[in-house]
Amino acid sequence: MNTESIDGEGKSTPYPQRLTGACLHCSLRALCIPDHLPIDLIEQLAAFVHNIGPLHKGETLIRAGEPFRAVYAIRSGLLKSSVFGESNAEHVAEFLLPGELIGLDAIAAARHITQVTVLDTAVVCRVPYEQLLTLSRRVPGLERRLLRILSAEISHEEWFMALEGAENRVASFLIGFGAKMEVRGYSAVEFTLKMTRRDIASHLRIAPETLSRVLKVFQERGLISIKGKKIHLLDRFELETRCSHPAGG
Amino acid sequence: MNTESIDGEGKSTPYPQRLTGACLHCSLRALCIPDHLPIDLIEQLAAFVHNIGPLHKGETLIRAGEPFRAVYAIRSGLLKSSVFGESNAEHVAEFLLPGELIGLDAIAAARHITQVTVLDTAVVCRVPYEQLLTLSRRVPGLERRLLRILSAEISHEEWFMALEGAENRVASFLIGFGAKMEVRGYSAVEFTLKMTRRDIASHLRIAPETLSRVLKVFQERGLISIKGKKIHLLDRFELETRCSHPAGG
DNA sequence: CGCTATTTTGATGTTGATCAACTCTTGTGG
DNA sequence: CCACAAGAGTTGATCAACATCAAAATAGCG
Repeated sequence: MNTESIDGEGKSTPYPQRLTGACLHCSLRALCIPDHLPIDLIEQLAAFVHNIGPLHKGETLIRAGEPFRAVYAIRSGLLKSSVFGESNAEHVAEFLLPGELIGLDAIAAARHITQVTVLDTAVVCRVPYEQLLTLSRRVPGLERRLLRILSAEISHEEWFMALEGAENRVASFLIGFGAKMEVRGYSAVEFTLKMTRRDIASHLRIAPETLSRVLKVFQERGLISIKGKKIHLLDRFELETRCSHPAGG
Repeated sequence: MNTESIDGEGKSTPYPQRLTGACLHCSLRALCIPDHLPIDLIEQLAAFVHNIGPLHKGETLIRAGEPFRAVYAIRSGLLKSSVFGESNAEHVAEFLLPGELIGLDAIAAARHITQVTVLDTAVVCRVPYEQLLTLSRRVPGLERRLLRILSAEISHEEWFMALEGAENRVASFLIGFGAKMEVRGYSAVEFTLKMTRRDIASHLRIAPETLSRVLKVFQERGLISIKGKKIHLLDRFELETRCSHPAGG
């Protein structure tokens, strides 16, 4: 496994000229930064966006403590961001899916608190922060967009924190993950959790054994069915009752 | 106790003309939005900032679910923001001190998820969000400032979540609160926790009884001394060891 | 000064963590 | 393609931390 982080390194690939419209034609446009920008501004944005990858499982995109230089937009794959607490225990802060932005939490400290690791082969777009900020001065919508993303993250966090009990946490995770998949055009009730149980448990702040048991209980109650990493939500309503909120992750 | 929220209501007092320089001369300027803005822009900002208060203990500044119209900067006093989980249980998300900004977490959903309540007589500045955003278009530093505030909140949250165990949580809270007091010109080791134990416990996600016991243990070990709501940190270093981070709360 | 809310203290209960063993999956090289 | 190894996931037994319940002590307030 790679011990070097990739942030700002030579592994990046600038878009070749013919791909200037990369952002324009990106299937994730609606989820990503530019949203409903006029075409000329999208092209300005694309001009300094660099493609990185494919990155492979186990590689580190951002190392904790590194100076903050750029944010990353995920094009494909799966990553996790984690914090290392006392005794260097890893805690998974969130799972990162295509269309999501990585690194905005590092703005304040000017360096990354979280470490970002690849869980499943991924391609990301590197967006230098200074240039993004410069562009955002001319594009009001972009600025709002960034605020919105950060704001959403906070309110989700606040909300999730209020959940007590292992079962509620797990239910919330399943519903939230399903919702994220749905936004990306997949089924909200049938999906594959490519990350390990250990990582999920860490994210939910429960022991892996507890997660395993809760999933089993859910299955016995007919709420879900499990085939290894493949999950099928059978009683979405009942699961939602346990966390009374539309989305999360 | 008042059952009406104050957001957008008639209780506000626009600055009289002679106080146009209110933001300019505000003792919290360094902590608040304008920071190092040129004087003319500070005055533009002050032009649409309204003074609200004094608000008294138990009053609700923002009610959960309300549409998002403005952010508030705290001038004096103490407030809490809380989320209501299942079975309507209150969970204190954070305590709000002078110089802090309230409501940015509502940008994404366009309405408030958290409820903001006054814990100790407070005066706040109401800043309409649309106008703030308009002004920020002309002031790059302002935009950065907002991003920075949100970013800091996220990274603090991520960090705090990684702490396990009631003692670590309490230690972190004490150190973090002290740090906040210090920034505001007070002692970092001797302060009054005006909020109830119940609210602190809720914020730390432990039972009030557990908080009480942990505080007692800390006192017995000579880490702190307690006189009702007055806390004195005697061994700051040892407390910091338990959470290995500079600030929080 | 007495009432009420808050805090503390003690006893008991539960949830979920931990430890340990076992099974299943995945990936590798012969 | 199979054998093997290493990691991942499950299962069961035990334990500790913390919540909950109940009640006394204290502080705050009219």
